[in-house]
Amino acid sequence: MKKLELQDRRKEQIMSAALSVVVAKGYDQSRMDDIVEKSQLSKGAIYWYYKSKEEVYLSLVDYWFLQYSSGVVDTLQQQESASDQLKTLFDFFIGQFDKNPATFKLLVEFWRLAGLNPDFNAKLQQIYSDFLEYIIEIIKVGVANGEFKNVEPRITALSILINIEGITWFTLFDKSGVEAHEYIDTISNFILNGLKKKRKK
Amino acid sequence: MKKLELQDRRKEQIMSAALSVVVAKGYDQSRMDDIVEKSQLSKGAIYWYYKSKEEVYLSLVDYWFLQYSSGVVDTLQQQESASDQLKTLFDFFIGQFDKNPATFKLLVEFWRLAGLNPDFNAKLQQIYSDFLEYIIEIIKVGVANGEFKNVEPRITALSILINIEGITWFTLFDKSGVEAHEYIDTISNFILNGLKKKRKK
DNA sequence: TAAATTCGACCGACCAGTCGGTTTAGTTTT
DNA sequence: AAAACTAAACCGACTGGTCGGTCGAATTTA
Repeated sequence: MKKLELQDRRKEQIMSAALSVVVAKGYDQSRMDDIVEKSQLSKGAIYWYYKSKEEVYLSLVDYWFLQYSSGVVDTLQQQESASDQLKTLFDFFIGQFDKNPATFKLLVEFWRLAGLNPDFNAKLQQIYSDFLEYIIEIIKVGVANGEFKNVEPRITALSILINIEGITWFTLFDKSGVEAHEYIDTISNFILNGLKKKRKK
Repeated sequence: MKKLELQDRRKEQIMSAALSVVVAKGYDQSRMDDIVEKSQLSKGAIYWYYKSKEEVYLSLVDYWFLQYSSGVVDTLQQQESASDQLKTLFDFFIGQFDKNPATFKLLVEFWRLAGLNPDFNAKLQQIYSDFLEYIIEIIKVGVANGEFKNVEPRITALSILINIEGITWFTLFDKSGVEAHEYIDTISNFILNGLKKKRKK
């Protein structure tokens, strides 16, 4: 349908504009007129598709998440062992960070919004719950097939999640003298070595 | 001096008001009039001590950091080994989190501000650089005295720092099904075990 | 088939309210 | 007599959202 294509294209225009605006100025300091300018649409058009500023940015969470993590599942399924899947998980997000650090910068804004606004909180909580369950499953498999020690899957999965999110750090703290991939290499080794059963010599 | 005492008390009033306001509403949505109300002072008084909203919140970073981390150094110096110091470091911040989660919630706001505003960025970068160097020293000692493997101190220290900051997570995502101290126990074990040289059996 | 009508998509001037910050005029504390 | 305030009116730049109106393609009517 031509009609749907147009609507999708418009929404894409608006989302992509909103994303660049919010990365540059943050939610509160981002103006609807900024989106008007960036999107090459009129204010009326924005309000034709979204009923408020909040709705624009709530939708942006979905849009962002799609950009941020679409493809993980496919990528991971190519891996054999659970530890390879976890390793690939870390690599995937480092790749995302290299490709587009702005995506991680948005994370901070969303975290904060989640701490302030129940609608954002609910949305992010849902996204992260799903993601967490997914990691939990990987770990459970690893434990079941004897690859991993008998760890508590939920806590371990959350540790992994938090360390992936920690990549955000590198969008802010550029004087640390450490590269994001060095950090991920180090911490993923700590975690993976802690998880894996030792081969007997 | 009585005079200085009064001024300090006033600033304390203002800082403590600003802190509670910004935790509840975030920087942009916090109003100077909110601080007026919470501090039980007049608007004139606020502007007597601080020349702008930004200056209030820039000072709040120092105030917050003092509350957040004063006492670490003393606490750590009671520990003998480097690994005990690191363990104590994790425990210290979990303690801070239990005592006052709001302090961690502020972190998110400051991170974000640092990503948007150069003044905040410089201030936080300084604080974290100092803190990072401090952890690096601990690790260097551990490596030098044979307690730790020959790891890269800076990267390892940053990993520790990021995981401490990860506690913030628990102020936002209460549905993870994991407690902050369980997370810290797990991740600090991963890191410490990864760091320590294995005793030969 | 030409005219009339409908309708989704869109425009942008405008308005009502907001909020840092200032000012003024006076009061209390040191 | 400074310094350290209070109370409250006020300024003006700014902003989310609205609303009357436009436009072009499709559909209906004459």
